[in-house]
Amino acid sequence: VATTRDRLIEAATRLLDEGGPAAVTLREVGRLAGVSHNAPYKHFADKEDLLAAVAARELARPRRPRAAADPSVSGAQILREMMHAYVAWAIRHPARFKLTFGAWSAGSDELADAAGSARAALVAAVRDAQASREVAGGDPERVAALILATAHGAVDLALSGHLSETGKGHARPQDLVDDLLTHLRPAP
Amino acid sequence: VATTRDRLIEAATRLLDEGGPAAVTLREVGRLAGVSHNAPYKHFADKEDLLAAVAARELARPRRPRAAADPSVSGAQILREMMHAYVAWAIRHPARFKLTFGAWSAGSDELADAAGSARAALVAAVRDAQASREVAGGDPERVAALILATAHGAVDLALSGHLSETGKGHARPQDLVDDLLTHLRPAP
DNA sequence: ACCTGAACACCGTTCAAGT
DNA sequence: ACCTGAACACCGTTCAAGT
Repeated sequence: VATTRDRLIEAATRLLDEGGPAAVTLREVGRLAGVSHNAPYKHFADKEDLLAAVAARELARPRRPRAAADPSVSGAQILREMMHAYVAWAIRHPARFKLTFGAWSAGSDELADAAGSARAALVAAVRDAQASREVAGGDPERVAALILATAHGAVDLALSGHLSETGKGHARPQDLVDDLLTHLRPAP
Repeated sequence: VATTRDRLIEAATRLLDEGGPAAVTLREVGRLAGVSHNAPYKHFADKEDLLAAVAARELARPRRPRAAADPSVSGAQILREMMHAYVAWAIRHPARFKLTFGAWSAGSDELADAAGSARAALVAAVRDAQASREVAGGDPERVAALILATAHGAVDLALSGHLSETGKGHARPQDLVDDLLTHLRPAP
């Protein structure tokens, strides 16, 4: 049984996917959830608070790399799968991606917590890949930030059409992530 | 003598800087430019077209690395200065940065041209740095895309607070750019 | 060619009132 | 505690009209 609050978040997410942030009107959110156009104010402070809940739910969504439990898969491969999953999610749901990494005037705790645990999982994967000498040394948090920045930037440039779509410079975001991981291999 | 069109763009840029995209209302733009609230429609198709003009002017703004004309400065240093200038611009004008790389439903030619020449300058710098063996080989357009993606992503994560602000993982976007350039150095 | 004032539809938000 | 309907202020856009 979905609570009204959940239905409001689902409706907002659907409108966001279909028409971007501008299409998320409280009137339409209410209509999709089967309530009046200002019932949302009983569950969220305002529209921004509703969108923050949508973003938090996206960040908290478990992104489990399929190979994580398989001991025959190397740390670097798990790291690579994590970043490819991140890229695939962003390309598949560009509006959610833009929303999640938009500017939040009031940083909700829910959102900060979700972001923190996602970052911790990435740092752990980097540490594993360094332990098996597949990724060069250095502060794992710093290396994780570099990898995340590259994946994030590649997706954002691709979504806004600032990555060359054709010619020999053509590269998908996944390709750029792989390029970086190659350059991160330690010197033999 | 500034034309009305220029004054409208300037007013929109100022409002964008002060209060984000939501603060750019055609009524306030007109008031700042000294015209009525719908005079902009004689110069731009609609609000999105006005914002596209703002974005195009930002992209076309010359970003001249100070050292570009100095023959004693290496190609890699020019490349590094270009990316640091990009990061500094984005941090200084976050709203313009977000707007410029937002989703453009109708890709204006003006915007596409400006983006193209900016990319060409970056590729040329990469080529120079490769020629002096300061950056590893490979398709220069692809390497340029990797560098741009990292700088762009680092800035976007920093602006949205998704880069750890404290602790040993702390890194400014400029630091991540430098980290990448270090990893890009060719094996001796 | 460029601009103005009135008007329309739409949206976020508030408020008084209902169960 | 949760919801509704009316109302308000604001905004993008259009239109008829002015110079």
